[in-house]
Amino acid sequence: MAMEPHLLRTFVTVARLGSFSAAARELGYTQSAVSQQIAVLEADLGAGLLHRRPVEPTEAGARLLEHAGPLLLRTAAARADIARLAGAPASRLVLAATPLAVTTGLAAALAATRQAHPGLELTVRVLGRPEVPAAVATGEADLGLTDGMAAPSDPLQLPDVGPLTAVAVAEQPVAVALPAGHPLAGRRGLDLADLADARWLDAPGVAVPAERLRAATGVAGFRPATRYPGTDLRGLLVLVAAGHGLAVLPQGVLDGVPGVLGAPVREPRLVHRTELVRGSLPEGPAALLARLLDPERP
Amino acid sequence: MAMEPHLLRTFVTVARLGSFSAAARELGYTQSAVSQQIAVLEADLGAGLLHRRPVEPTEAGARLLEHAGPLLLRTAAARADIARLAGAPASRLVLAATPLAVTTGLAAALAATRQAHPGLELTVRVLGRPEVPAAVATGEADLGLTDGMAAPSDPLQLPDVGPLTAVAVAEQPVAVALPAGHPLAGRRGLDLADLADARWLDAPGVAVPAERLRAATGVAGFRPATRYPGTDLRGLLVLVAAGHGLAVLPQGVLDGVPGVLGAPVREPRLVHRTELVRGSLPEGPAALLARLLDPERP
DNA sequence: ACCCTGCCATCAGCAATACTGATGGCCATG
DNA sequence: CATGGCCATCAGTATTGCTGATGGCAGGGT
Repeated sequence: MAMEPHLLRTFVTVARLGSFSAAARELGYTQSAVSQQIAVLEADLGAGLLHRRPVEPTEAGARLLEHAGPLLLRTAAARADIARLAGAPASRLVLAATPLAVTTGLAAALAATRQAHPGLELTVRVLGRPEVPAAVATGEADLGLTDGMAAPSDPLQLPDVGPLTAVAVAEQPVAVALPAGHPLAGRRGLDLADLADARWLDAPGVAVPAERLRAATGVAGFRPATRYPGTDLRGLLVLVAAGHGLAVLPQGVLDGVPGVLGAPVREPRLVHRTELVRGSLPEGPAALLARLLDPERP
Repeated sequence: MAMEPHLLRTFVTVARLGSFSAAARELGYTQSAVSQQIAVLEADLGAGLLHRRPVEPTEAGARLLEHAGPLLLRTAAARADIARLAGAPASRLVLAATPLAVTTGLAAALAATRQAHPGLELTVRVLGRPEVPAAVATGEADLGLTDGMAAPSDPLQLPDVGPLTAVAVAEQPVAVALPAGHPLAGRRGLDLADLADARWLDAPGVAVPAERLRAATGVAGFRPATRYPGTDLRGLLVLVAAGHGLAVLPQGVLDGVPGVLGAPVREPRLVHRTELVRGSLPEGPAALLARLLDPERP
């Protein structure tokens, strides 16, 4: 009677669907069972978790929801971690990667892996930044590649879903993407703080989010004129070229893009790094790929 | 039948005590129950978790142990988070703090809090760095103060035990603690990388751990001559004065210590920061104290 | 070499739990 | 006002999770 995972699972399902009966259908219970499970959870925690009619979380319920997701994720990660010890198929390789982590270097490493393991069933899943470590932790992916900005010596901050290890596989300088006619275009060595009042595109999926820029420069501003929630880089660059705003991106992706020029950032000192994420002991093709990507391969 | 918290709890207890019967005693079960619980867990995960005779974790068990602790911690945090919504005693205040976070500024703020809330039952618990956020998350403490080194604009990295918010309350420059006669004593603006081959004291409890120095400078070395696992600062400084090695500490704690001089660090750019950690909504005396400590108090 | 003691696994029996299916009250809708 | 969808509740049953008893196994003392 203490926060068992299956109770949490039905709770989050009910909260998500806004309905006891729908949750029951999805989970393969009767409506009665779901009602009782929620009642047990509420009795155990001594607080109402859901308003009824309409069904939506109470304050306590909202608080529980914040915990339930990570808790269930980590539970799945634990299970997956142990399952990995038992069976190793070795002919299947799933790689989870953020959009900017898919590079020609990766492609080359994948080619070499495929050559060494003919008949390999290879999957590359492009996911958002938070999903990549989760996929590796739960065993949905054998390896992950994330990217992000950080101070030159600091590691990227991974959400803590379990014992994952990360190693840097590539770094490149960071630049502000500017439309071709912009007065700063071609300038070398910008200080981001000077651009706090410029017009910005906030594209947390691919570029540096505005909030991060504020934190790194210690300056307010960077108010986004346009939000761009997706991960499609090409579309973002079209908007930049059209003058909808600026974005901070790794230098490399700006080369040769029509209508867009990059101005390297000098201050604050940031680099764009892509890191390889692995669960404790990769085997077979995953181990090979990890070694190929690691710049300090032994 | 899926990793219920009470099964995890008995598992970690058995692993810790190395005995089924002892765990049963501690948890108030019969030995039979503990045996069955472990059997259920092993059947569910499809892997042996413990060797018997002597009782110690298998490889799978070790893996599970890595997850079980955080999982149970977060479960407790969720429960505490919700409990906090219900009852607010308002006459009790528990503050958890790392050793270096206990400063005169804190003492002043505590005095003011006490004045505003006469009859306040105040507890200050000095804990290690990982324990402070855990104590706040589980509700054992109402507020926390942690300290650590970071790049000037980066937040400290808290272990992810739930939705906690942290704000910087103080920053001070960082210095290398040197024995009085040391050739570098009195020097201003050291580059830590130049000291990679010096003799170091590794005191992760109070000073910057060697590993962190390697990461920040990007240089190998900093091999610790002496390990100093505790948190007693005075003892550490005695060792520094006697020439047992150097340590990187916040400038302030070195002033007026006999036999020890501090040389400010110029590179890498690090600051010592203490941060206030709170669960979502402090009330009563905790709210007041939080406001008093926050440099940007409204 | 022996028994003894402490350990864990197993079994049977019982109590508590967690489901299903039926029913009833409530609200929104037509 | 009737109706349909929703959630709560209830009774009945299957399952689970415990206790207490028993048995096998290993290590230590005599």
